[in-house]
Amino acid sequence: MALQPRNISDAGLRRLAAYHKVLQEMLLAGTPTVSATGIARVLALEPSQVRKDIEATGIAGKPKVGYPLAVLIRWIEDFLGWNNTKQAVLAGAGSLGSALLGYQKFRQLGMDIVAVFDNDPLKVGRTIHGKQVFFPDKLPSFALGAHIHLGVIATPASAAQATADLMVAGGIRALWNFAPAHLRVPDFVVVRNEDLYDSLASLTYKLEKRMAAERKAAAEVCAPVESAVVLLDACTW
Amino acid sequence: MALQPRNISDAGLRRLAAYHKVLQEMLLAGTPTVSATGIARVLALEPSQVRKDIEATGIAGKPKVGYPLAVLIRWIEDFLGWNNTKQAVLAGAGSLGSALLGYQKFRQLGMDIVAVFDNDPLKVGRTIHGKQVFFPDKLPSFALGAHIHLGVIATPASAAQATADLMVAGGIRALWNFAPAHLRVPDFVVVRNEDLYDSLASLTYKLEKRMAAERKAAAEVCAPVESAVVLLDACTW
DNA sequence: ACGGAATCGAGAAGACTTTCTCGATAAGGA
DNA sequence: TCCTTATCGAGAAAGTCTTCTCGATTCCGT
Repeated sequence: MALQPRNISDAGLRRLAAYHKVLQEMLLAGTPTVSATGIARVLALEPSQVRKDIEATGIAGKPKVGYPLAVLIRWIEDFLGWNNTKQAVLAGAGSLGSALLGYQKFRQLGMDIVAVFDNDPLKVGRTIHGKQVFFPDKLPSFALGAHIHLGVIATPASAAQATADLMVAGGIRALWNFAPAHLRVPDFVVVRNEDLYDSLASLTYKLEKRMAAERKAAAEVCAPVESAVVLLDACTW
Repeated sequence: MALQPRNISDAGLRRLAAYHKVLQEMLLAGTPTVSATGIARVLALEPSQVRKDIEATGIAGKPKVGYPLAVLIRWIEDFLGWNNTKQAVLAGAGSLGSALLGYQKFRQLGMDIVAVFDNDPLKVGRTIHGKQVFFPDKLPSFALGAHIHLGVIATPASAAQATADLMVAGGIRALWNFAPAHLRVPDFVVVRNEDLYDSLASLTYKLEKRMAAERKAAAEVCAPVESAVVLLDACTW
């Protein structure tokens, strides 16, 4: 035992979730134990990093053997709060909101969306994936009454701040924000932004850089035309 | 001028995208220039961090004034590759894939999804948001023929690796992966994972920690019952 | 024209993350 | 039983990212 709980970074938390996925596959395969080295190999990470992340959960492994698989899975779930399911409200019943409602696996991962709010009168009163849609002005009292502390925002950017305000007023303490907007909330509210436009930025940047590097490499091969005809077939464009 | 281009972190790239959003709002408001301080205030960041990020793009500002707004916007777009639109293919025409197809703004942000692939015979041949759906086996030749280098994976996890393989075979160099699976791809392929389960991990962890801290704080106030009746109204639960 | 205030640019310092290294420990085979 | 091998745990080192600091620059009001 021992292992004082350490601080863990955001990246570390995401890696733990990835480990959890890998471990469940291994469980199905019937492996009884797993080593940090084994997990690292699957995910192409450093074994010492996996060990550090697992250390953060407080579980202890055995030299030469590793960690007992079932126990480690359970430990990670407890650590991430997945065994203590939290009810959640969803704002925005558009295509993204509907898609999120369809993710039944969320419930196993600690989140259960119990109600949906949208200000489109055509949607209010209807049922999406088994959840009823309400007007947003009902949100605060509903959340307060049901002691809900988790809110998912899948509205257009223009409605995101107002929605966040409603949620905070309803006692929500954690926001999962899919709208491309920066939310201003009190310090005691946790926000996780899932802005696709921001994510796209790093991808387009890296792709552009990669392609530029490739073009440059190709040019370096083809530029000295005087040098060789044998290289021509490397430049088929 | 001057300003040698520096390395920028992934987080920095995401912040640049956030700045871009803020700047466009300011442009609509008619502001001619903007300072790093001003951006930082809106997004609750450190001014020096904003300055460092902007430095990375290579644009130079003027003391006491800041940066010319229109130029800075354009500079960020160029830096992120948003003015050089890249065609993309999408795999998976489920609810998430359809939602992604509906994001018309992607085109302004450097990505244009031109074709959809799904192995559901009921979907193949149909049109979603104006894009035709094809069988996945057509993907490699299509991508090669159209010189497409960007692929979006919105399939179930079980199909993600096979889809990635098809895309790599089709010359794709950057993958935006929404499936909860770890993809094994060659080194020259850039992958950006958008795994919602991983994201949820950090949120549930933080929420749980926050709520535990609140319970503890409440307990500390209420526990020494012998001490005071005046504190009772602080414990209204 | 001058002084004060705001801002930039860039290096230094600090904080945080990841990787390295090594002693200790447990399993399995000779 | 002993030796080899794989692994853990944890501190040290290296690396990366963020924040601090300060001189230089520019604007604006007097």
